[in-house]
Amino acid sequence: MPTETFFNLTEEKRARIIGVAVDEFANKPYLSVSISEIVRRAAIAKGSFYQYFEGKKDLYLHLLSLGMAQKLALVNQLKPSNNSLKTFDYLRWMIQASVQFELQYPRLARIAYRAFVEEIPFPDEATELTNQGGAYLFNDLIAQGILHEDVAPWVDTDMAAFLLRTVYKQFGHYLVSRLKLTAADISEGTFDVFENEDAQQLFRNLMDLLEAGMGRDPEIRNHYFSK
Amino acid sequence: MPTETFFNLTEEKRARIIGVAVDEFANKPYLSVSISEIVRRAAIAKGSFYQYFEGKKDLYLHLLSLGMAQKLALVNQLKPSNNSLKTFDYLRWMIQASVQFELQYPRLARIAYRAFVEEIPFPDEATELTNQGGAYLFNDLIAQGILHEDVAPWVDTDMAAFLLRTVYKQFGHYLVSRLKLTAADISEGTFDVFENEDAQQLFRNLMDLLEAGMGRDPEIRNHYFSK
Amino acid sequence: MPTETFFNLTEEKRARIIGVAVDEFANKPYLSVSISEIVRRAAIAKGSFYQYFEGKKDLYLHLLSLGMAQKLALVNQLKPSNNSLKTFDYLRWMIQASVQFELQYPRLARIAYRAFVEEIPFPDEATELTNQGGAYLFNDLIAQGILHEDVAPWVDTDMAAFLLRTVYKQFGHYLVSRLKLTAADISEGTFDVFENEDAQQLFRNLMDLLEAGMGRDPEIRNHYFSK
Amino acid sequence: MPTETFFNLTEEKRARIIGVAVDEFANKPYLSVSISEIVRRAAIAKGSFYQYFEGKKDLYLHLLSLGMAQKLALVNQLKPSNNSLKTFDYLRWMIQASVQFELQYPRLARIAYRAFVEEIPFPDEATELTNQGGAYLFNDLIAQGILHEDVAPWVDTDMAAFLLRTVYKQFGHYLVSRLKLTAADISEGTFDVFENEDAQQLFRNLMDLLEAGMGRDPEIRNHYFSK
DNA sequence: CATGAATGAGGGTTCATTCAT
DNA sequence: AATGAATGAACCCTCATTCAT
Repeated sequence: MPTETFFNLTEEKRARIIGVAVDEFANKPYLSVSISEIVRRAAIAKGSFYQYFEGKKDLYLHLLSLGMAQKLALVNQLKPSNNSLKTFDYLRWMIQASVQFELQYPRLARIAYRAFVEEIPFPDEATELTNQGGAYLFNDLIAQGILHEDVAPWVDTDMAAFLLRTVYKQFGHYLVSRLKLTAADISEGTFDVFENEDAQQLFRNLMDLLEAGMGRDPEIRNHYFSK
Repeated sequence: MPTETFFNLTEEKRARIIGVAVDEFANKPYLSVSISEIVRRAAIAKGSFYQYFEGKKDLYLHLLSLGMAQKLALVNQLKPSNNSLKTFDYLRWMIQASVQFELQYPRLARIAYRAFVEEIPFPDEATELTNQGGAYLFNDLIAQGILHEDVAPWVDTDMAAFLLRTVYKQFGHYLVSRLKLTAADISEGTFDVFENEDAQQLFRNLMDLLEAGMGRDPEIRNHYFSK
Repeated sequence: MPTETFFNLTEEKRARIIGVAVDEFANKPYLSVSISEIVRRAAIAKGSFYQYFEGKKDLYLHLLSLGMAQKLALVNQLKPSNNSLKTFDYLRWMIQASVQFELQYPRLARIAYRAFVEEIPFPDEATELTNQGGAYLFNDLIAQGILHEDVAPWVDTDMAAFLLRTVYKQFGHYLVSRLKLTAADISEGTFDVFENEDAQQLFRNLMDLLEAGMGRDPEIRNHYFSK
Repeated sequence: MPTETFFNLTEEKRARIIGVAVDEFANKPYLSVSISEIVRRAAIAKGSFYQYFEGKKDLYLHLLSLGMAQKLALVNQLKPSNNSLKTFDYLRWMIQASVQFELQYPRLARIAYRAFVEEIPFPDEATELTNQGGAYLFNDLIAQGILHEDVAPWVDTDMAAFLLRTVYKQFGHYLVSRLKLTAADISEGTFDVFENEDAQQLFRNLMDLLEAGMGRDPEIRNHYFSK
């Protein structure tokens, strides 16, 4: 946790430091990130840094939790008014929201992604934080889905949750390369997965696949096999 | 490539060095692995190490290729006699073999996995080696599956390949935690995914899900919906 | 270029470091000079050194430019008020000033000399600096001398420049051994080539030789042959 | 001194080792030359090397003395039958012979040159050897020249000897760059300073300059000033 | 609260030389 | 006599962290 001193800083200075740190941790492996470089770019004294944070790890975990908070904020903002979505609609929305986060805050997302694939000297503490990103929900979601008769009962809940969790964490990456999105596309913040037709088609295809695979009465069968 | 000197060493010494190195690279990011630590644990002189390998990178790439060779050997050994498997049978076999490798050589598998997700100072050379792991096959497999009318034509080939690739890379991890396999279970090398009933059930469930999701005429429908 | 940090050091500390470094580079080839030895003798931490300089090369080039600056300062201080010297008077003055520099700052001179003859990992950067030493002027000087009818027209400009350059670079060395100057004589800084009678006689003899060899109407002929 | 063992080797092997060593020491500073590289290129065992030579320094000094011997041999071979040359004719011949050596055995010459400019951890031992190259003769030559009334009596013997020594050591280098001789020109061994017209003209110009500078009754004056 | 110089353990790598076979 | 594996001190350099001002 950053020190009290840090939170007493002016908004501008705090933002400058965090901005630089985010940039560094998003673009280099944890071990390659240099505190010296951060303080240089942020134009603060070396000593000051250690008055704001306990050290490198403290800063890093702070960024991670900032990212999670940002994600939560975005998710809540995007949450459809109708709370009672069907399982697969909810799932689709979750994945889309997650991808939207990745496109809207690519650097924070990259930091979280890095934490996920554990190139870090303290994987456990990092995982604890990133799981707040929502990935832990999938078990419940599927269990509920079975109860509500949306999900086929023969599906192994935990295994399906693993599958969804994995897709959830990696689909953003895939989308970027699949749609050949450039850094420019993303950084402008103009790309909106909910609007872009190519993205929507991919989501539809993904969800059809998942629903056909796990759903009790998948729409896709009606669409396709009835013909 | 290790030097001739290295290959002239006694079997015992070579194994000791490789063993220590595998252990280090399996448990730490590339940048964290210390040559000093390796030579200390392997009880050889610093200078000797550099008579065996060109440097850290050389050692690392050697371990990677060892892993790939080991995987290939295992895969060839496990390959079913019947060469003309159906798409989903082949897929199931591939995933099982890959998981078997992960359980039988968990440290080599971890090194390969790291190479895939980690940021390494020489990504191209690492990727070249890990591509021999087979993950690039999925696009072809699905395309063929559609032609052979095993896979439903509405499936987006590339997206489905992404899904399979992801599962392929991570399922081993999941299996270990799901079946609560201990280091002992694994290191003894006694665990065989093709024999273990719990593992087989999970594979069945996974494949049912995938086949129901992507297949043209999924068996699962007969099993389940006909009832 | 040394870092800002270095220039913020106390005069004493900076002088101590530079002093040690000058001593090392004056007495050993570039490759033999050890940063470890320098920091040990200067009683600073290894890490501190790298806060002051980018590395060994940076330190070395700094010393080189210090030497050139020192030489320029001395030369300007010694420059005769009468700007329009004849060719051979100018030449004599140049050589004397250069030798004076060598006697007054023998270690800096040695570093520059080494840069000239030694094989250094970055020859271009070193040459760029040492060229400020003035050795490149000889071609012009002789060409001008021919135009002004001081130098005989049959003299090959480039060859003569080579000769002068060589003498210019080595005469200081020779003077020291010829006059049996001790380290004490030199380090006290009391020796002045412009004052010392033995030195003046040698310079006269050298210049007579050169002027008789290259001059159009050499004085020496009048002095000597007329008798 | 190389060991007896070394001299018991077959001609071929000895030549191979020396050839490689010459190549290495000619092209790299002493400190950069690696024994490992030499034994690799010469295809001998590391241990063998230390049975032939006491170490790096021993090998190096051996090469230096080989070079001096070679130079002496060439000089004796080139020596004109008429032993009673005039001073400046003898001088010219010496310099030409020295340059010819440099062109005929460029690698040996480079090794000697390096020793001269002292990039070496033991300059004294090296200088002792290189002085056998003939440079010590100049004092006598000029003293004799004065006695024979070839050299002007006002010339400072020692200073003039310094001048000639310096030219003698460096003129080869200069000639190569002046005539833009390529490595090919030299290595073919076809270039002969006694035959090449450009070279002869430069020698003539140099000698005219020296003779006009030091001579008692220089030819050049007759050539030129009489006009 | 801010500063930035100081620290020193540790990083990967090179090398001439030794010594057991 | 020949071999080549073993050695370990020394190389340059990086870094997160501390601490006096």
